[in-house]
Amino acid sequence: MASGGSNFSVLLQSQQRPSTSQPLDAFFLTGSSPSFLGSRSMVSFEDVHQINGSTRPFFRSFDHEENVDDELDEYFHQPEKKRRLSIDQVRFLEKSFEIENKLEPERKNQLAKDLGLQPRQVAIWFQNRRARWKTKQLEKDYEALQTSYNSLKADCDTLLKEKDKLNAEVNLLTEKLLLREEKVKLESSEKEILSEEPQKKPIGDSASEDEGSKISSVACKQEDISSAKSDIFDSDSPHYTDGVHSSLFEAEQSDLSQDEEDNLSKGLLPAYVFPKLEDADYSDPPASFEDNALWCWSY
DNA sequence: TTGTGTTTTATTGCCTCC
DNA sequence: GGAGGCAATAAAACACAA
Repeated sequence: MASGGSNFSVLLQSQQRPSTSQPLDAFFLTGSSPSFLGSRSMVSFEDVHQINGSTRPFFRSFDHEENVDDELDEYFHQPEKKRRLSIDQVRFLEKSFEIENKLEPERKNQLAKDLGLQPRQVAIWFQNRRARWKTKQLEKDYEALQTSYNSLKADCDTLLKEKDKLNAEVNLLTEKLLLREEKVKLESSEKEILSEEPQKKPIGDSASEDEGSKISSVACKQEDISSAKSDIFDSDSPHYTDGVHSSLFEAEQSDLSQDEEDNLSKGLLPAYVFPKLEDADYSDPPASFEDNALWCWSY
């Protein structure tokens, strides 16, 4: 620094201490001398006569002291123009702003005095500084919002894809259910036609009728078992592997008697294991599967 | 050197608060 | 009504590429 022994340089160093509990008091104790008189500040026009060899313009002159005389000339001759504050004046104001971005009249006057500026200049500087700070803050907020938005959008996209996938699966399952329903209806109507045949016969002894009924029942059982088995173990049917129907099946299995379990192991499933499709509500299974048992037991 | 974009300083007009 | 803050804007200073 050109004037190493100046109050300012000492005070600036003291300001660089990490402690923030000692704000700019040190600065404000510099006395009444305008040690911050900016070389090109407007206010200096009033005080320019104080500038001599020892108190010459303080800051800008650091970089080009050889121009001091020229600058002094400028002070006398150039019209009053907008001038930038020196680097150190700005640094000082920045420090002050960090501590408190609002300016009470007392503080404003003190700052003006210490920096060799007009109080109005200090006020304007704070005004503009607040505006810049606000702009920066808005940019930060915008970036934060954008980050948040991007994250949410990514989540939303993932969920939408998952939803589409599940919808496709639901459609596939619905289609299969409808097909199966159609198949069961077709089979039932065929059986109705077949069952009308024996009823046309003259009423015989009950024993032979029972025998025929049993045979029909067994035939029905075996036929349904084979068709049901083929449905249940159809590897193309994803719904039998998704845990819903399989757990349904398992739950039913656990209620089987020993004989039924034996039949199951032999491939002879009781028909009531398979509920009537038109009555089946897979979202809320009936309490008793007997309620939904296939009517074929009645044959 | 010059044209152009950015930053900084300052003004103006409006608003709010005491 | 005056003081002070803010937004919008002007204008000077500055940076920088061509």
